[in-house]
Amino acid sequence: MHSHFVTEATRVDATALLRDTGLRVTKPRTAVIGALATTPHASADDVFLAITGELPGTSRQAVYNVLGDLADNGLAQRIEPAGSPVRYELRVGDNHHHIVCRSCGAVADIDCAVGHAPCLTPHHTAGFVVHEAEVTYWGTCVDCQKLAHVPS
Amino acid sequence: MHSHFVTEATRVDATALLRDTGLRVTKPRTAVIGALATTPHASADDVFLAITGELPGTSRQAVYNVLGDLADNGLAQRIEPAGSPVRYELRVGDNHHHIVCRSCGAVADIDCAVGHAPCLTPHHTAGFVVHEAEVTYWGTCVDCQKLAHVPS
DNA sequence: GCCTTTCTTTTGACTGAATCAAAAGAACGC
DNA sequence: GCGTTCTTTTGATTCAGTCAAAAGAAAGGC
Repeated sequence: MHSHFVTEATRVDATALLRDTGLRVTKPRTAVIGALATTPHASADDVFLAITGELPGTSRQAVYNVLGDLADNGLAQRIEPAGSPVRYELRVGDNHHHIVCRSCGAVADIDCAVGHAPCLTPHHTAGFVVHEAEVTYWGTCVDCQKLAHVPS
Repeated sequence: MHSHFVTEATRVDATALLRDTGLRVTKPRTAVIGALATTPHASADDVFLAITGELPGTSRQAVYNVLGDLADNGLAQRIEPAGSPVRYELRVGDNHHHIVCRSCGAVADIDCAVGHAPCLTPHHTAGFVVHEAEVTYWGTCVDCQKLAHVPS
């Protein structure tokens, strides 16, 4: 079946990624990477729920550990929109942004066409050394738009 | 004394603000507004500590209530940088941004010279209706720069 | 000025998300 | 295969914030 190949490919990928980074290849780690590959912007709990089928008995703490390790080693990126638990995605280093739904917290990617917007290199920085500029869009997702049009 | 006049002015200001918004004028509310006036970007706990001198016996819950009421009525703005508790400021509706210190979490204001940066009106929005674009800068504050230059 | 209604505040229990620490278990290198 | 080192499990703990009920204070009417 097709999904088998996808899973296999993801697993091999995960193994290579981990090994190249110097992290040991373990079942929780490949499972978490697999979960993030199929569900971007997942929270620790989302990941935990996603892998309990494949790898029952995995602890929540392991998921927190793995996600932290992935993020600390540049394999995953932390997304922390206001009011949400921390979310993770495998897309790293490509300077894309996120749009977050005010109603349900759903997150989607937004590719930034402009390399550097003028607004993103401020002049008065209060003495700070600026490392990074982060853009977050807030709005309403498709599902919540529909819900708003059909009031109970 | 001069500080008396400042305090008085702030108090009167707070009273007018609250009354105009239809909120009852209470001691916790004027005290919280005063604290935010002198300490922008304060967390609920910062505010609580700031007003215990002036108004001992005030509960943490009251501070949460007041800050929530102020934010919900447009008198204050919530700031929620990743990894920080929620912070509040009285500056509202002037579209300025924030720079956050990666080491200590300090927050400073950054005025946005450009009204609308090109990057801030994305084209592919994944079906979302976009309401708002938020820019957060990440860097190192003056104090943490000094600390980095004097390693123990 | 007092009384009533309604809004605020207090008190204290409780939740969700995440972290800490120690012991048990699994990967990797030889 | 063996031993070292890194991971995972287990379970307690923290932090920030919310919930709910009872007590208290503001604003409006008389």
